[in-house]
Amino acid sequence: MDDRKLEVLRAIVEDYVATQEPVGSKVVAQRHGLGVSAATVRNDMAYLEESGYIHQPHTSAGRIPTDKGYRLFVDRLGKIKPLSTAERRAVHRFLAEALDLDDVVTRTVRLLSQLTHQVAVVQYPSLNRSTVRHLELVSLGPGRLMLVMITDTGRVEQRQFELSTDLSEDDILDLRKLINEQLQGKPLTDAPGIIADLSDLARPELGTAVAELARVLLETVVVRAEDRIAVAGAANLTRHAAYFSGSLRSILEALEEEVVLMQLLGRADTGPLLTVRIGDENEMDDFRETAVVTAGYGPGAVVGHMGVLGPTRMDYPGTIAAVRAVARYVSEILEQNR
Amino acid sequence: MDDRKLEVLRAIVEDYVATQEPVGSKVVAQRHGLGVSAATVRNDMAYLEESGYIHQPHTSAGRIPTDKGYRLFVDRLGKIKPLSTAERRAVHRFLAEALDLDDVVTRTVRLLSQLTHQVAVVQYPSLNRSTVRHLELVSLGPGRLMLVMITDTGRVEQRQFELSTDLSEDDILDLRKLINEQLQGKPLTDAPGIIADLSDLARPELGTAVAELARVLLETVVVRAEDRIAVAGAANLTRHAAYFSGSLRSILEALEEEVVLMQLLGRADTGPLLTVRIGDENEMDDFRETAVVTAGYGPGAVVGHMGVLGPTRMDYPGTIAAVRAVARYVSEILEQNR
DNA sequence: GACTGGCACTCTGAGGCAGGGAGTGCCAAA
DNA sequence: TTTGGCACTCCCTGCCTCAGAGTGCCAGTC
Repeated sequence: MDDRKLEVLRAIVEDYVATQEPVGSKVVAQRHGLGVSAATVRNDMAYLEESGYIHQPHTSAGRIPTDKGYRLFVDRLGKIKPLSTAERRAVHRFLAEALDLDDVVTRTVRLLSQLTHQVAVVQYPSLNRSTVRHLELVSLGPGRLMLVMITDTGRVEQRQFELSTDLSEDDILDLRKLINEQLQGKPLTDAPGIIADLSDLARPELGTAVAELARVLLETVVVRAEDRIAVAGAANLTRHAAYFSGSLRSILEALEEEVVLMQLLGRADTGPLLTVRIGDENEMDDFRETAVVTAGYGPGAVVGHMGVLGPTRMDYPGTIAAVRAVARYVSEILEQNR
Repeated sequence: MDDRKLEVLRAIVEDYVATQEPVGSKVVAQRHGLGVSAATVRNDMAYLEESGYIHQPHTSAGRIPTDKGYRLFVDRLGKIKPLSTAERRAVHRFLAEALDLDDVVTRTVRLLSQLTHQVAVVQYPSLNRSTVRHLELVSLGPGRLMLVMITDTGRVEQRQFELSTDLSEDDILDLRKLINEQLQGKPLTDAPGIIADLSDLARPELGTAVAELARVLLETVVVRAEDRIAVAGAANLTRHAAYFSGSLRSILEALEEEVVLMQLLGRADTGPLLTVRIGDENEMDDFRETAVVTAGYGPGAVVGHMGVLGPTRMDYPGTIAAVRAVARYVSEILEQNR
């Protein structure tokens, strides 16, 4: 394909994203300094349409990029515009103030949505990719205990439960020592196996207590490990209410479903690299009209993903720059806190 | 005011809520068994309009209730329809499965939004009305500690921090004992004063550590006591997109602001009773077109509020019944867990 | 005095129609 | 290969009309 044809496609994408209206040949020829006439542009447009990069809502309208068109734009045409220094500084300042992991996540998600004027989604560091830093058993009264688990990413899970037998302070300390010895430093994915063997290692008279504790541990580690996700900026969707026609509702509904969001943030196997999924590339029906820009983050290895969701007609270069910058900086923070 | 006029108002409210369209005299006369002609209804309508209970979008349209009309309806006309036994059973089953406080709140907010098909808002038990049940200090490594606070309502706050000096295990146990002795059973509102006096009570060589711990405690108790709030069902707002005209966006934005939500759930002084705020009765501009139904909940005393938000043309009897039932049941659960 | 049927009036919303405008495809010429 | 010109298509807007819904008011009835 011709260089100029690519330029025409870029012009169409940029203009359409800016104006939200179909782009005609005249505008492309005049405003984008191609140095050719509108008629020439029309020929190129005919070719681009033939090849499936753009399409016409109706005969006498301008052109709109297709998903395939955006894809080409993202892959080959968009020049990433780095954040302004002011923005960069604001990001740093805002995130540096975070007190702990919860705070980092909350701030990150707000920041992303404000920076991009879209919906932002941030996954808490996944338990499946964390290791146990510390386990704590706290006695809350006769027969009532609290289990606290802290991971190397700073995530804290806690759970209260009842024991059928009443344990002495010393017994509790014993148990605490036991589970820490067995689990500390271990990846959470190995935990279920270790937990299953716990009863063999404890003093026999603690048998039932250990069994009950094991069940709670397992629930905490596996059942509740469903990954938590924070969302912000849902209101930004209304700016595109016309575009989303009827699907606005189902998108909002989907944004309240952890499972859907997890799927959206991407298959777990993607690395720290930035991913853009446009329109039909999203497998879920509700997101056929949206684009999702995601990036992994984490200290060294990826422990979670974050991303931004918007209409396919979004400012890709700007969004990509924002997501990348924020993901990098959050990774740095986690590195420092390790 | 005439009994029949009140019946006419009730008919208009019920019909308008059901059909979302202005209600004419003919429909009122025929469908609501008043036993009078449309002309008579028209006279009553003229009176109701004169008095400000209903109004006409334009000359040749039917009538719509005003905020004042809804208010009268809620105060004197609406017959609360209790939940069906099936619904009641579903509420109990769903909430009984909750594992801990977080789970109770999450489930409650989902339940409310599903039951009412509106936006639901639930405040976590307010720290300001809780007492300290237990404080725990956990050593996470040299100089690094975690503070965990558990309140009588089951709420758990946790915070990691660094100490400039490195403490021995025994020192930590001492500190833990100290803060528990001083704070256990005390209402959190008294905590700041007690914390200020902590340094006088500790061994002198722990001086700086205590000071640092006191600062963290204070932050946890006061600064972070901003009350947490859970929201669900925002998607339901889109069903009324036409009604909310332009304000949908600002409502969605407001729903992400803790401060606004707190204000919405009501001045802290309201008791366990149910409150309905309609249209202009909400002091915030963004909510001039919405109605809010809230109730306090808690074991004995009120520790928090929950509520439902929707367009002023909502099914008040149904919503009121749902909020009341859920609030009562959540209170029971908290009572049991105390 | 309260209610009712009748009637003229008002306003909305849908449907049909014409005209301007934007944009295209194609063709012949440079 | 590019370009100017031209006929064509389709949308959008404004305008008009008309049916329908609902009202207010009046005069008559119980």
